[in-house]
Amino acid sequence: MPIPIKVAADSPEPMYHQIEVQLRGLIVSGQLAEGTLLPSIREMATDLNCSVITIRRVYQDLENEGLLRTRQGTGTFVAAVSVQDRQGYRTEAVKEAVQAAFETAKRVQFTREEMQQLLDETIEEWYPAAANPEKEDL
Amino acid sequence: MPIPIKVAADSPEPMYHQIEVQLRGLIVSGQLAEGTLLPSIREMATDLNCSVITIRRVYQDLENEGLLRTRQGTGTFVAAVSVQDRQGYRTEAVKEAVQAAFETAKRVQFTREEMQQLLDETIEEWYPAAANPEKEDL
Amino acid sequence: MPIPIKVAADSPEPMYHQIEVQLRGLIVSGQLAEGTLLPSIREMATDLNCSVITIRRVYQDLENEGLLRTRQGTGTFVAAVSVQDRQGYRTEAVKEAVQAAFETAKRVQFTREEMQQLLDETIEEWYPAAANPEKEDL
Amino acid sequence: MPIPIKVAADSPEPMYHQIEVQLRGLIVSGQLAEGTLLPSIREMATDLNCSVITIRRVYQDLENEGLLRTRQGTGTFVAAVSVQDRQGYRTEAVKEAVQAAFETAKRVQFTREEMQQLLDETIEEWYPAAANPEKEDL
DNA sequence: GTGGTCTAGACCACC
DNA sequence: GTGGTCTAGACCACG
Repeated sequence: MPIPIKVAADSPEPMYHQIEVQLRGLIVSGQLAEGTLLPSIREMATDLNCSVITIRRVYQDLENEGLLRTRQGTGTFVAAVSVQDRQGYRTEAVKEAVQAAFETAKRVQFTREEMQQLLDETIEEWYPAAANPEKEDL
Repeated sequence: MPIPIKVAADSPEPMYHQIEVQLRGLIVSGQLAEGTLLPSIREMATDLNCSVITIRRVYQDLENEGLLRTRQGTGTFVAAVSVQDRQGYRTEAVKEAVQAAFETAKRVQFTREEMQQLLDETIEEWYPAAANPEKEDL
Repeated sequence: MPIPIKVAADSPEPMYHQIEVQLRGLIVSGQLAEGTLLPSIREMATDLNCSVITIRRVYQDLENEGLLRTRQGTGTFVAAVSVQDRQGYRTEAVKEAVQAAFETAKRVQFTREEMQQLLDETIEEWYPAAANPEKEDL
Repeated sequence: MPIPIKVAADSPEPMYHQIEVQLRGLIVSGQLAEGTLLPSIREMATDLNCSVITIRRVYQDLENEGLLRTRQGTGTFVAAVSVQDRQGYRTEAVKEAVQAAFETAKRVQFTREEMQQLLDETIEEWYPAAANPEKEDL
């Protein structure tokens, strides 16, 4: 599995955006190392079952962000990103999503207890059971 | 301040959606009680500085969801919603946002510890530590 | 003449780039004031005799630069740009071109005198005769 | 240092073009005298860390312009160029670049004064003030 | 082979 | 009406 990216063609979220988010994640988390040659736009388009235009847009957007570097006739590479920037990207994305969740919670007047419980449950679900699954709320 | 809703005209999020989310929150959290008469479409449009078409769409969408009821010539009211539905709405929205946050975290390979710490910080920020956790519902 | 932009279809320079450069110039020089509504992408495409895709790209690139602001269903506007940024854009573009000219001159070993004379001639050509066209070289 | 040419692999400008411009400059300015034997394609490619195809193209383009001559099995030489042509090449390139700079200046509505000052500064920077302007030709 | 540009046309979302 | 996305396919430039 060359590039582990999945797109939901029926999602309201634009394909190009789904791909960008995932590719960005692979890069800033270091799963795609600096200098890695990405699949050609045509290859990627075939893999993900979409138009080359869509992939081109993805690559170009990420190049504009400084995460990719592309050379005509050669291919598209993962750019050199400072460790600092890399960390920035990583945490920024997660923080944003977490803030959004709390906004929603406040909007429907979730109490601290309700939110705490929901988060505890969810973290257990996504990062299953440490050896000693101690509750550390309050 | 009749209806506490704010729209950001320069946000990429469509106006109608910003308004819907907030209005839905006011209803399912009980801040707008059943039977409450909402401002007329024109009034609302003026208040929020947007087109009547936009408000019309909001009212209609929420009516389709069963949260509003329109009486010809009289106005638009908050519909009767079962306590059960109310709770469903509330938690569903928050759960969705929380799931999204965890997806993002996984994508950039946040560890359980990183996520736990971020959540702890954020809950402290949004629900400032009360020495003895009091319910602030309703 | 709504928007004074010209494209040379036979130039090796991509159309989208020709348009971007000119539109950017109109904005940063203040000829298109902040808040101005630009022609719709379809209108512009017809005017300039190119595809809507090409115009869309132009508008989007300039939006990414912060020079335009677009709202779906409404149109594309000249964004608020700080006077500072505006000046930055203006001089940067010219400086770049001037530097390029001097690089070329150095490359073919133009002497200072040759260059000085060429510049004097050219400035006279582009900014014709002040009342007392005094030579101020040396 | 056999041939003083530098290529920026990460520049948007195609390698072949970077090389052509510099090589052309070396020839028309007389830094590479008529009859000089250029490095072989393979050697040049190794030196500049690029493909032989790229160098092949460069040599061929310049041969088409009449600046180089290739002798089967012998190598590539700097061709005989009339003094007149030489001068033509030299000034043409610089004039073009200068025109481009003025176009940019006009586009952002630089005043004559702004342009004059920028040029004065830049010439001072590239041709640092000699008390008595000496020719540094050849 | 690679990426870069452009077309014509379609469908959707928004106002 | 507006902009936003996507397609299928073409042609060019680069290595």
